[in-house]
Amino acid sequence: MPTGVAIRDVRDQLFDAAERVLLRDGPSALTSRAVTAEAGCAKGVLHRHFADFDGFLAELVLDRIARFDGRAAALHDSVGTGTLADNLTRTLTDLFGPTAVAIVSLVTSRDGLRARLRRARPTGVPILTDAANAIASYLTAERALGRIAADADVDTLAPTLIGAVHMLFADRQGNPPEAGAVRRTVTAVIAGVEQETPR
Amino acid sequence: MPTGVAIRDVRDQLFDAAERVLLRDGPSALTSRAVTAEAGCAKGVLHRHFADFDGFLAELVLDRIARFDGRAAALHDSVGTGTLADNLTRTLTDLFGPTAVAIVSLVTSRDGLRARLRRARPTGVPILTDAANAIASYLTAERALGRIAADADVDTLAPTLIGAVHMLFADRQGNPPEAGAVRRTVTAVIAGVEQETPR
DNA sequence: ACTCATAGTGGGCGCATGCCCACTTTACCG
DNA sequence: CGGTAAAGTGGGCATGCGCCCACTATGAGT
Repeated sequence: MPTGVAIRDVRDQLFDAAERVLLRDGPSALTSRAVTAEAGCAKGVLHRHFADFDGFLAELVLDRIARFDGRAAALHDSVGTGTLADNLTRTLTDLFGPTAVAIVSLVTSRDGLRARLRRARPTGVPILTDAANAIASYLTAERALGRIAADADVDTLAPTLIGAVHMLFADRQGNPPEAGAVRRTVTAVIAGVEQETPR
Repeated sequence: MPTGVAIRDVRDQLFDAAERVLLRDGPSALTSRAVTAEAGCAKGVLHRHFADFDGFLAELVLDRIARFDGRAAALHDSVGTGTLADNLTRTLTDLFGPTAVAIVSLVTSRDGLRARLRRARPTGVPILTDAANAIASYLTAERALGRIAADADVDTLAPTLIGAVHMLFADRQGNPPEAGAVRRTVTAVIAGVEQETPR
């Protein structure tokens, strides 16, 4: 029988198959049968490795969020370098790739999955909340350096950026928004707080 | 047989029943059987008055958007009066009521309905696009009065406000966001362009 | 080589959905 | 007041879903 590593492989194959279905056919086409067919295995496999389908989806989402969080955290490396608009535009454009957008729409459209995730992560749509936290933490660091106003409300600015940029990507179902739209949005939001670097 | 007025009544009753189901049980519980049961009539009625269920939902959405647009347009009456933050906060809080939020989540979660609406209104989620247009038009008027900077990018600011405020309301499933959150968001976004009224 | 726990397979059940349609009821019109 | 077209009713269909389960195939341990 396969070792634990092989079991991990099957799970990852199912996750990858689910992601392909999700990106190709949308959230409502992501059924247990579609996933196993895409993975090329029998439909019973899914039920052997996961308690139920929403449990499978919850693990898929959490798995993808882990990658997402890593890239969001990388924003910190750019604290104090370049311009805020550059750093934020680059990070937000990178974060809201097709998979992230598809995951958000999956979570918001499946009641059972939402309920399941709420037990693990009590507040908000996980992927958006995490992104907002990363942005807020970045802005706080920049504020400490005096690159944004000392009274800037970073806990409001961060979710604002996430909400605005997410809407830019959300309704185009795969197609990225017009070039420059993300930059214009970022620029508009931080215009009120950005300031010349002192001394 | 009923006159045209009576037919209108049945349709409106079905719309109201659908809205009740949507607000009480969420988008995924909004089935044709649930609507007719809530309206207290046989399930065949829906099929007599509408070609299919997605067609019914599309007309429901368009009907509710009509009310929504009326209230969004009222924002224009406050051009030049009060403060921008007051006017925008009041309007956005009013617009993102439970019904509007539920309609948006309905549209974004039903592929068939989305496709149907796209034929009538080609761009974006109708209700959000309309709101953004109303905000943009308001901001343009305020800019003409010199209450915001002449170089303010109102076509970016408006969708930004809509995206940010919508996210505030979207994930709480009925419960309004924390008091003051809308105002803080509005203030943060317009901080970059608001200016003292000249002369 | 034999055993047997484990992974994989796919038929099929119970349920819910949207839709069809034969039937009944209603109420206006000549 | 009787005829009739329209509105209303609900049984039932095909479909697709998640899930169960009897069955087969696999391969490590003795």
